[in-house]
Amino acid sequence: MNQFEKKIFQSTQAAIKELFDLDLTEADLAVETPRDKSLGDYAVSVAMKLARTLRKNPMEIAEPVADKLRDMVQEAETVTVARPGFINFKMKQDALSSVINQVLDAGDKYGYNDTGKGRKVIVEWVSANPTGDLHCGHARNAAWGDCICRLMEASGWDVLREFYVNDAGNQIVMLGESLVSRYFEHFGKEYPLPENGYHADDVKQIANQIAERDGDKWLEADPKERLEYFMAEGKELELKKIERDLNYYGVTMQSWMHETFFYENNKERINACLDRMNELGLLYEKDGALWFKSTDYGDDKDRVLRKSDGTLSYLTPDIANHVYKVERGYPFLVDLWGADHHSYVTRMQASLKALGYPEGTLAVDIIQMVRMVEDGVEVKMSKRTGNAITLRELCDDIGVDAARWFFVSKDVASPMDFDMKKARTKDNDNPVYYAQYAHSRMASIARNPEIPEFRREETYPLLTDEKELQLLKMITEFPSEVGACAESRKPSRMTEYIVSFVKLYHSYYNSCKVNNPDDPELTNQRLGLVKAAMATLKNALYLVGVSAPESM
RNA sequence: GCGCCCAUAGCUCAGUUGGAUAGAGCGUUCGCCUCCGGAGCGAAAGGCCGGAAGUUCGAGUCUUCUUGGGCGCGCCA
Repeated sequence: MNQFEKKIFQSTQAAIKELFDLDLTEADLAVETPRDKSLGDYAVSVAMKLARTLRKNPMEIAEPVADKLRDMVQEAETVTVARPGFINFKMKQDALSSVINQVLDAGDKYGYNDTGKGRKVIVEWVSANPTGDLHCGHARNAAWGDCICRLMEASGWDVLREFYVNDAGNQIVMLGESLVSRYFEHFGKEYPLPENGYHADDVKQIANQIAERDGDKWLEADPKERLEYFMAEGKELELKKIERDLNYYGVTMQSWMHETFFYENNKERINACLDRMNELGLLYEKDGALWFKSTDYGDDKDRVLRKSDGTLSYLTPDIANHVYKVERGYPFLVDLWGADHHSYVTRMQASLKALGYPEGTLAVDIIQMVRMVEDGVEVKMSKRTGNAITLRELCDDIGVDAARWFFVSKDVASPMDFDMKKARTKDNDNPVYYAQYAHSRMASIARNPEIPEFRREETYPLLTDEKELQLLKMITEFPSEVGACAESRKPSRMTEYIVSFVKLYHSYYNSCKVNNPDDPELTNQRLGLVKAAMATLKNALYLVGVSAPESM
């Protein structure tokens, strides 16, 4: 809630208490915005909600409440009642324009809010296997998750960005084998490339890298030792590449949690979990394997934790991973997984529930699949490498800003066709440039030598144009919008805000000139508005991971 | 067969957690530079929200059924 919504909420709450002796919470009494702007800036619909309990016509309830509110909400110019029972508030100009100085004071921090209340959260995302380059599917996950982190951080959450490295499974063995094969190939020798190995070009490059660095000494080495070495080296080099590509994409991880970490010290963390589960009677043996009775916690079948060959299933160290997150002092966990792993959600949550962690400890957001499309036809392979299009290729092709914008602006709940041709065009088919262009125009005014330097004022009473009032209102709503985006973990809502904000600004730009040499006072106040709008837009673009150019 | 997700304008998508006449961009049609950046602005046409029933003052939003699509259903990771 912004300052006006808060005031309206509290006043209405008090008025209802006084008139009807009813205690209303935020849930009962949402402050809304009227669809038609001419009705007012804000609205409450309590009268309709109370109609049944009070056995009265909504209009009869609204009238006396509105009478009280007229005195209580001094920031409102008018408080009116409209059928079927809405109470509408139109704010005073000086109340709206006071936001300018608030923005100027907050600067880069404008939009920051305390809805997170300092709570701690670990967001785990991307978490690609370290066996190859990040591709376009990861790009959607990476952009979305990064924006969630930015939004939550701006909303007062204490966020830790974590990447879970799946380095304990068979795929790392395959990576090692594939590298050995390519290493031999480098020296003109034969070594079988495994059937399920990694045949892509990037694996070959890593093998060559090792060959050039270490020479041919591994050709004659002990096969077991050699494989160990190539597995470890391969993983490290793949991870470095992943980190480099993520950074290029504007994503920075703060923590890399390795699956193998949980195998260290005789699997002490894993065993601790298994012991706890055993004590709670959640486990049983069958067919030589150890099972978790996950069906007791909503799963559709029980899950194997230790296979009959004695090795652990993927789930087991991952339970330890999630428990460890909580033990490190993070009571709230967010994971972002691809749609192909959605069935895993239930068993992970069942595990935490069974171990006694409160419901809602782990939130899993599922990212639906991405199809790369060009001219309406799916592009499965990159022309260059013959493999899936990589994140890096995508960024080189269409630019980081455009890539991130496209991924973030669409809700991840639906599968997505990413049209590369559209993303590539730098015309108005592409909303990124529409938004960035607005920022450039603002910057251009801010540096216009014909306009005298901005002088901060106590009030800005000359900003009375309808579009100016709307801009002020949107700027006022920015912090609560950030909070709402963080709460719902939907960055796409922020791109929606940005688009409507810059649309309003472009429209304003076209109808009102800032520079009025014959009216220096109006010029200065409009300049203040532009500066506030510019700071707001810059911060909004930052939150979706897109740059705010001063010129383009 | 079972489970999760999705379906809104010709196309791509929003829809403030159940509110007022369902919005935007693209595309189409018509206008706007003697004026701070035309990568811009203004206007028009285009919908009954896949279908059916229900819940209530009120449903694109919630429930059930149904149709179509995506993704899963391993002692893989």
